[in-house]
Amino acid sequence: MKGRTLTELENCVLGVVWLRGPCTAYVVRQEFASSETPHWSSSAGSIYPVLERLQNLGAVRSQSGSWGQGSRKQYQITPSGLETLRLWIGPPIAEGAAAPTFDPIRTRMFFLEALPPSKRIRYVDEAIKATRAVLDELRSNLSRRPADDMDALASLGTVFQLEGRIAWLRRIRRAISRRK
Amino acid sequence: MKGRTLTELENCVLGVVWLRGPCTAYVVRQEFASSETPHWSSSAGSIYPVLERLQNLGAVRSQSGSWGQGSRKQYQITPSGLETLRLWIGPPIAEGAAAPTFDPIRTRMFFLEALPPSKRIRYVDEAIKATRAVLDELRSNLSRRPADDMDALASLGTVFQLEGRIAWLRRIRRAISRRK
DNA sequence: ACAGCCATGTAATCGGTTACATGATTGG
DNA sequence: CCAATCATGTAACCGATTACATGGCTGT
Repeated sequence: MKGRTLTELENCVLGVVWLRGPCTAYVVRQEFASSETPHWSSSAGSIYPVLERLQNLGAVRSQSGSWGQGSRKQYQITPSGLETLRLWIGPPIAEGAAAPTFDPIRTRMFFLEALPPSKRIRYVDEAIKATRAVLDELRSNLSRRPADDMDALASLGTVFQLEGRIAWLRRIRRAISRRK
Repeated sequence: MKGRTLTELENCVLGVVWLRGPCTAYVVRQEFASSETPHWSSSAGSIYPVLERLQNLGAVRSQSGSWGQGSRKQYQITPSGLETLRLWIGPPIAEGAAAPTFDPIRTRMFFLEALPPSKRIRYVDEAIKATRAVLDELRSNLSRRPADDMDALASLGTVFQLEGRIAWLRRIRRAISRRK
């Protein structure tokens, strides 16, 4: 497959086609909609154009299956698309992929002292509580799935991420309550 | 301050002006450039327009100090800007802020089995290695700073995040080497 | 038959970045 | 004085999202 390097989103869509294909664009959308992170939109405007581009680049191809009156494109990955996917995954690990990633709570934490002192601990406590709520839900979702397939193992990353955040928040809590 | 809600970037810039102000746009850029995450660009095109918008919205104001022949705008946060900043931080925690966040390595992990079996463990090992490299550097940077100011405490979040990632990767390593 | 959902697509917009342009300052 | 760097800005672009448009299918 010749052409430019794909974006993260494009590669991710390509991966979903590899995982679920042959499948329709709608199935890809559902996959994004059921993602644990809100990072990418699962809206039509996000997914359909990406699949079109992937097809133009030769990374996927489609055949129209009939569906009642209308018809639906079933996408599947091509050999060169698989090659592209493999190069994207690595090894080697992509430049910058190992760096710490954005976390809105961490971003806010830099400015915690902009809050009146009385609200600072409350903020940290609420952050812990909110994170734990998400974490509990993640865990209960995961427990209702086979534990050792790749999908579950990958999803587990979110659990570890949030556990890390909670440990960090607790440490902050200690530090600022001691300080005062 | 009336008007639309600010974006994450805008609020973050506002926070930096609160933290470092009165300061120039260039100082804000440096602050972004020294960030642990590559999430936002520190380029001129990213920062200058944001400050201009913040000023139009009344969240910051500027006065031109002289600098040699030319002049530089010194930005500082306004009372209503501080109000805006506080509302952004919370409490309450913003909707969705507690959710798991995007991680490029986790994204790739969903498609690990697209790699030939021989490369799977190698991929995980390299991910661990790359993450540990970043982690070591973060820790050494942090150790050269006062340990208990808010900036250091917030930065510590990146360390916990990467520790979480490594624990998760080790678990994956175990699972897939057992499976084979 | 009609309401509501499933499914596919497109156009306008938006937030942010890249690349470019400009001038002033500092160091050798 | 010249090169390198500091500092401020702008214009074009780009990836992705929102909002809209369309039509088929399904259940009552």
